[in-house]
Amino acid sequence: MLDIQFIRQNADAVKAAIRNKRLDLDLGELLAADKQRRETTTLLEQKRARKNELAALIPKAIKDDRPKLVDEAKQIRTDIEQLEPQLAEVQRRFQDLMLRVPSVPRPEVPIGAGEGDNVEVKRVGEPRKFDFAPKDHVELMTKLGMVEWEAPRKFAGGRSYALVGDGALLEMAVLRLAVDTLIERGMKLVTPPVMVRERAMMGTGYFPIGKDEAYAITADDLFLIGTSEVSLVSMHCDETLEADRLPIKYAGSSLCFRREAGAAGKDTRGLYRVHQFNKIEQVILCVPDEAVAEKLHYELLGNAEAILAELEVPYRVAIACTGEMGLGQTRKHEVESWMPGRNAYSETHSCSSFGEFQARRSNIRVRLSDGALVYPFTLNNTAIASPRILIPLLENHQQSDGSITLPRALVPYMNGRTRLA
RNA sequence: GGAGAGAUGACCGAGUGGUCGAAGGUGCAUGAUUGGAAAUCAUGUGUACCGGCAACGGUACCGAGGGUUCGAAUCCCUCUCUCUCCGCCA
Repeated sequence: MLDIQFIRQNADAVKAAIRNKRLDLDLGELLAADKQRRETTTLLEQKRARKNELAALIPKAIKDDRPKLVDEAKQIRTDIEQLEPQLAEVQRRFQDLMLRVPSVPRPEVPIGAGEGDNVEVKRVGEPRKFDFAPKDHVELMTKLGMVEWEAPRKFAGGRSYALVGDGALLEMAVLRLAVDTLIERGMKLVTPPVMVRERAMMGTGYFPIGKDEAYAITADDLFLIGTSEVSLVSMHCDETLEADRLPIKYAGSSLCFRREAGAAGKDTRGLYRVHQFNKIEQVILCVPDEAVAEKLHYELLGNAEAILAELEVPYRVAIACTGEMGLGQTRKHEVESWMPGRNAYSETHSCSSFGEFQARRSNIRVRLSDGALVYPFTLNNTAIASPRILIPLLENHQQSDGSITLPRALVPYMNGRTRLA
């Protein structure tokens, strides 16, 4: 959420953000609602002021004057009772629109519609040249007995899978490697709730737009998170943090759930796009200082890159264009790992800055040392998302016989084994 | 799932219809005192929104939402959360 004052004063920039992020929102409607909201508020508050005045007068008034005053107070109350629903209605409309206003992308973000308009900023490692026909992860894993497809799809539906044997072990190893890397880099490990209230989804910007992307537990009005960022940011909702506590750096470990509502029929083969996955997520809350946030953004990116380096996976980093950004993001870098089976770099990490967007929505504030009360900035980045990460891991390290050579960093986590066969 | 207790400002805690945005204490800030500190004394110390260049003014907020009343922290209803006990359970 943005500051309404900022929106009023920078309407053109916000309109551009709406257009560039390819959102459907009429800012004029919001500004009109804002105007109406303020006018009604002023009117209502004048009535209330008179009401309070009368309420103070009545007990002091002499008997003869009372009926007159009480009559006026009754009339005022009728007026108030008429205005209140009006205000509530315009307030609701205003709030609903406010929740749909995107944050403004930073100047360096390229304007564009889709993936093709993302701009590569760096490339690390060389895609391996195979002297045999490389297999994709589906073939490799199936052959090595690392995954079950059929039974899960029978009893759990499309996009279901079960990692088994070395597949499951490898997932745990990779997750644990990521966790240890982040702990070493000063982040606090958290395993947060995966079922959350609507307010957490609203607070982090995943609702109301995107509500159809989340699984709902209707009996208890809860939702399954699509990323632990939702829980980790919400961990501080309604809090006022002391500035010296910042930055807060979390490594969240959780299952994540996504309906993939808009992606029906897309990437149905294999483990690329699934409804349920494990993710180690990095989240930072910091003081609202662009320079500080800038540094932390690249720190998060660096952490992800360090993990990919340990996994010995070639990757590239691209800055996402406006059309690929989420509602609240002010900047997003995508890390794309080389996947021989797709013969392409594909997204495995997403590093985002939000400015105060999430903090405002989640009602998280910071008390600065000079006493000022402000909204902190939030940032996040994937550390590892599995099973997706298994795709480049297995495909890049495969041998001609279909076995897998494990990167060194993974060996201790795999009980000393150096290859899967 | 059953039974009970509770939710007040940074914290503790008083307050059962008007003088309560809220006693008192603690904390914190500033000043006085002091060689300096402690102690003491004095003053101040919530947030949001609306209006205003500002000073300032107004409104709302005592878990949340609704109701009664000229007037609600206080009375009524609903909900949420926390704690205790019982049951069930990884």
